[in-house]
Amino acid sequence: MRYLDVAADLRSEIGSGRVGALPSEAELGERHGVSRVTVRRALEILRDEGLVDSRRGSGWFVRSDPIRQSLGRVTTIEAALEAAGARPDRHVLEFAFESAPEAVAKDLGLAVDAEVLRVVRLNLADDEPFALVTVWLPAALGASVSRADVERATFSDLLPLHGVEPGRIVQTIAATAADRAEARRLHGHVGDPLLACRRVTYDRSGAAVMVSEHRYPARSTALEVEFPLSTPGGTHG
Amino acid sequence: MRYLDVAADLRSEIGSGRVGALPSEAELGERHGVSRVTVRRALEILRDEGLVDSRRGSGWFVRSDPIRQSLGRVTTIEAALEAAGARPDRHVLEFAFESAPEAVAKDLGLAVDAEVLRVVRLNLADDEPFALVTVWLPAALGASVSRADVERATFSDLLPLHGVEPGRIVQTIAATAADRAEARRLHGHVGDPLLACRRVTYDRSGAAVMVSEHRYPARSTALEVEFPLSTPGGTHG
DNA sequence: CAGTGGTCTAGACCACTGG
DNA sequence: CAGTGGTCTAGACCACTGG
Repeated sequence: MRYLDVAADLRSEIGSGRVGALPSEAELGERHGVSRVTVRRALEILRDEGLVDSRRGSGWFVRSDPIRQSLGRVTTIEAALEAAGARPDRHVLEFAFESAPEAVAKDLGLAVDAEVLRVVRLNLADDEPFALVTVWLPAALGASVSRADVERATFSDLLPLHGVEPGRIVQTIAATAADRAEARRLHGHVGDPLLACRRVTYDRSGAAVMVSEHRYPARSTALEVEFPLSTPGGTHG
Repeated sequence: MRYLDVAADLRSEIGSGRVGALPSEAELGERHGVSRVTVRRALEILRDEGLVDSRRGSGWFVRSDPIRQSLGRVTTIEAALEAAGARPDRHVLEFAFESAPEAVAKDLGLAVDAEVLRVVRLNLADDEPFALVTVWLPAALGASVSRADVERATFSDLLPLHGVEPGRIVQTIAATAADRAEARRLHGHVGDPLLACRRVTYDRSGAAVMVSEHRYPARSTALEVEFPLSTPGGTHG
């Protein structure tokens, strides 16, 4: 898809530190040998990712905002950090098969004592920790995943390689205070506010394939969620 | 915008109970007197909203597993408390017209010194505070809202009564530590972790009509969000 | 004013579906 | 096979920006 190529090009340019105004749509079209419509399609993808924005009559610009994650895409924290010029890194802190904790077993539809792979990983940007992630996979799926795999790639990149077609994701979001282990690993202090997300990922058939818990220090991130339309009634707003 | 008209038409048809296959893009184009590209643009908006999906070579279909509860989920905090048998209550702590703070003015598309209505409200369940909400409305809209209105009803119930057709909502979610005022009002302690949400509500025409900030003590709540499909690449999962 | 993004059109080619 | 969605093009008109 040409529009994906154009988007990837621009994304990596932005990731390499490009700031300010982008060339006009017309010029981008000439440069990439595509029509203006295709350029726009690419730019709108990047806009959805929060990387660029446009001003009518003026042009397209690289966004300088603090890191945001568009949850319509759940996927961009690392990408956004990368785009902001930060050097991403991952450290696998734990990698072990164990008995599924009750809540995990329930979410994965397994027996309580079923075996699961548990991975704890620290995500860094410029050597600064910004997310502590714990992932549980059913043993059958975890068996084909190596520690090196986990160090190298994201789980959402890994799953498709192991025959899982990712489907919907249900995320629960809360605030917690950092405990001793979290504080140590995130280079913070006990009691620091953390954004705590718990995700259950399903495959296209509707079966749960992964449970993950994410801890973000308050300083480092904000999630952004967009709802197309409000439904009547029942809000506390 | 014609594509918004087409999207609105289809949305209301689906809202009225339409199920199964939609007419082909070509036929929808003829029916609405627009080109196929415009039809697709409308359909892709509805896809983003989780209302429809397509199969290449086959057609577009109304989704039967409604993904729409994403917002329903976020708005059910009070409803869930009620369902759990808790007695809900609201106290209006502040109700005043004032100069818009810079960030609010920007989100509402107002001049920095424009007048806005600022309301601070505490939501309780069984006399226990569970949410501290600050709402800003443009003065023109706020002028028709009384303090009693705000005490009695939610803003999402109020807006339609004042001619606002609610559209999309963009929510930013973060964790913070309670400051002195927040701690006092939420019956907690300074430094307690809070889930901090900032919402911008738009009307159907895309104009921002309300900005709100929500503080939930960690003990009381978690937001649940569902995403229809994960997108490839770039996650930290 | 020239240049820009926002929208829209008519037409094309392709891969795919399903009879 | 005819019909469908996915992608792409060249061209157009408009509102808006900013010198």
